[in-house]
Amino acid sequence: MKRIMIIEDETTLRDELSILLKNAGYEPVAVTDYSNVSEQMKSSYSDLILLDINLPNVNGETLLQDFRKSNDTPVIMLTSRTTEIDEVLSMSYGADDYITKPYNPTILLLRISAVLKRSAKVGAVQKYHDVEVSTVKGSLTRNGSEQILTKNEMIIFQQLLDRQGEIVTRDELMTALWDNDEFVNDNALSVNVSRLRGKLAELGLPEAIETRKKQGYVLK
Amino acid sequence: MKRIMIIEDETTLRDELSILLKNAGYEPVAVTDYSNVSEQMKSSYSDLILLDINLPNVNGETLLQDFRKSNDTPVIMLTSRTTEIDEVLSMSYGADDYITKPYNPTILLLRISAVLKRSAKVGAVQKYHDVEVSTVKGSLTRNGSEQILTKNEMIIFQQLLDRQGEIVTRDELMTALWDNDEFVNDNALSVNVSRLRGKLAELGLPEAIETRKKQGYVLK
DNA sequence: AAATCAAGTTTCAGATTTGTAACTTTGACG
DNA sequence: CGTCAAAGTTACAAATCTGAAACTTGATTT
Repeated sequence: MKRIMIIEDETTLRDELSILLKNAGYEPVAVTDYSNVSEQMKSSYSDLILLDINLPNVNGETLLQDFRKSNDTPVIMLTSRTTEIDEVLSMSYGADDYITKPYNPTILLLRISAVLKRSAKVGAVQKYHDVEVSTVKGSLTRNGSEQILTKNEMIIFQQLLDRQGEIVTRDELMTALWDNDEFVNDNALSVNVSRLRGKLAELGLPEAIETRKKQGYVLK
Repeated sequence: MKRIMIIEDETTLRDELSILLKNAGYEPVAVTDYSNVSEQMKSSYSDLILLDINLPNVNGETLLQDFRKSNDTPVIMLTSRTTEIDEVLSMSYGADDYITKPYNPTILLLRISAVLKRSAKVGAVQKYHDVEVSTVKGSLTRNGSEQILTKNEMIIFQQLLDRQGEIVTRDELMTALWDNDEFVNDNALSVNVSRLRGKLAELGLPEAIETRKKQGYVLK
């Protein structure tokens, strides 16, 4: 489930957002104490942040710019006046999208889903729980210890991660791994999954990949 | 410079858009012949497409759905209808965003920049000109021919692609490739760049990586 | 023009990755 | 339980990847 942090000072609006997001299957986390927003943004993990540009005693632009120095979490800006759009445009703020208030709930959900879909594929640093996934380097890092995945292992892990919690069939994995014309021993997949499991176990996650006999695999 | 294709039948509006985009630093490409829009969308490369949903004799939604089967280029719909349902529908047809006419130039530019930023992050299928870059598989594909990059080659290419047009120093590449503590022959980088160049040459891009003596490399 | 130096290329041996084969384990179903 | 097919594991050889070394190229400096 995707966790979405809400940074919005109008209580009514904040509660509305929370309910809307919860109903849409997200896990909303509302920030209520604005004295240390910056710390809260940096310290607690979320998949996306909804950030009101007009917070009391806080400059949303500076806040975001500062946050961006250390974090790639996608941010959608909430702006209330049309005139603000010019400010937003003129600065290199680092937001991934913006919504003008008052917003249409359907549109907001669509934008959230669009931003999440895109950022899920970021090559630089993806996350699986507390594991950092670098597709380019082909590495998994957890608590400072690192495992280097081979190309095949990375392809399998990526497929499972893209559809975390869902069953991915062996056929789908085979298609992702090998061209249709090149014949491969059906067992080769088992071998590669086994190797991937070995490396996940080294990171303290021996049960991350679950087998569903006759169906496929699930990344928990 | 980002190339934006404009598909809009009202001449005045089209010209206005061209000028607006050019002034904002984009390269506008206006489609004027509507008899084969679909082919033009598919055949000529652009970073983003502005598509009028109401073209004479063409159903914009069908056009988009068809286009999406083979292409991930972001599309912003231009629509004159204002009911919410239409907006929602156009996004579910595969559009990345929509704008209702008459549109505010500032808003339009903002949306373009947001969509481009989002799509620039896609890790699964990045683009270098007309080359498809798959980080996970470590492959480059151009005109149907594919080259498999090794991990090192991919890291170098990714670094250069991230900062396309800028000079990336040899030191920066070395840092991305090897941990500081492990000693590697300085020449190893030259070898890896050479190998990467060889593969790019196989794809018909022998000059893609330029050497700047004493400074670094630039991906053109 | 010669000297110098950064970068490119080729070759080679060690390391890693990979699919296959043979064998073991698991769990569903009678 | 016992059977049996599906999935897991291990060992191994072939293919690929990789850095070092030796040598070449090309540009800049003297």
